[in-house]
Amino acid sequence: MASNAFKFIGGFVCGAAVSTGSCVVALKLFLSESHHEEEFHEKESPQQKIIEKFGLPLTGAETRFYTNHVLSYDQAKKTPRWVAEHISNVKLLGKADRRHCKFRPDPGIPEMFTAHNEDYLGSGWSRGHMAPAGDNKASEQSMAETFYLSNIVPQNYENNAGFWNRLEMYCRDLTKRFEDVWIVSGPLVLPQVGDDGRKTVSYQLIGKDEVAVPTHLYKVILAQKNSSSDTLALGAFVVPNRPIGFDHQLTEFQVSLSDLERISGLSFFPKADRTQKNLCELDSCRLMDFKEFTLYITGRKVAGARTSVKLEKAMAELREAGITPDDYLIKLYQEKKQELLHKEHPEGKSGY
DNA sequence: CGGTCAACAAAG
DNA sequence: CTTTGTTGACCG
Repeated sequence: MASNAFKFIGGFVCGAAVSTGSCVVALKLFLSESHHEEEFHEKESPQQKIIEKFGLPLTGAETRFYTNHVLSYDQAKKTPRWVAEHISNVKLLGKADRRHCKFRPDPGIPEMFTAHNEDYLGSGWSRGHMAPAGDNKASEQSMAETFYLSNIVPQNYENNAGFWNRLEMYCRDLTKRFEDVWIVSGPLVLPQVGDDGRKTVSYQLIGKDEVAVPTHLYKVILAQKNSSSDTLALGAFVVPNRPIGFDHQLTEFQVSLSDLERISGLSFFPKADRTQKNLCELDSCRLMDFKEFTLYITGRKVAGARTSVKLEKAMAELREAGITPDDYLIKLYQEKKQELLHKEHPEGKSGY
């Protein structure tokens, strides 16, 4: 029967209906590795075979492959457990545009286990990407897939647009100094210690689907200088799911990889040798400060301005913040100004 | 008329 | 870059 065929394939799932190519590659990899996690077991005697007569529980935690990210889903929490991605200098180039993307349930997740936009809207929590849209400028397809709710967790808005955003920017900046960067991100629900010293895990559920709100988010960054040198830099971070201001450094949230593995129950980069350098010693781990961040945001607003009114508003905001535009922004502004001038006052305007 | 959705404005 | 919320068109 078909169920036997599926049982054989077992361990993983093709993410979207598209990009079956990557799934084929994944299938070969899977079949070549007989030692898949959770597959090993004692030699089963005919007596014990009866145990699985009606099948064993399914978790839905299989590894799911998408165009440019990979994840394991938590069917109870309606969020990913982890999301893995690889970025490089060339991968970050491209014109894929968020405005063509929509948050939506992952078509690959069974209806009864998926989150919906209604769970998030008006909940007080924003939809936070784990694999960021900004890491997928190279492909409309891969960017669209990061908007599947299987890649999203309920995240404090200010954290999402602020500190976490700057952390993601730092990761992209790393590709200037490291040829390859691998990133694993995900949610955590960490225990609180009561007055009596007892630990309790407590977390909010939002919407009809009861999506779990994480207390923290983690990110593990593995960076390789170049393919000829095998020195790896690794950094692991646990960030509270609340506003984090510019008065905090990224290094305040750095943890040892083994500590993160202990609290998350996950083993990261199991095939990498365990003698990595500390990312924050080999590199800076310095996020953009307020001025740098505001300049960058203004640059994005200037580049995306549809009208000269919006363009001037973006520059006025910057002035109000007491920041003087740098050369790059001035150039960007001038070019956009000319572009909009031609668009709003076409010289070939025909009279009647 | 109520529901959905793309486009736009606003905000960190 | 990261989002939410409003509006107005469209449709059964």
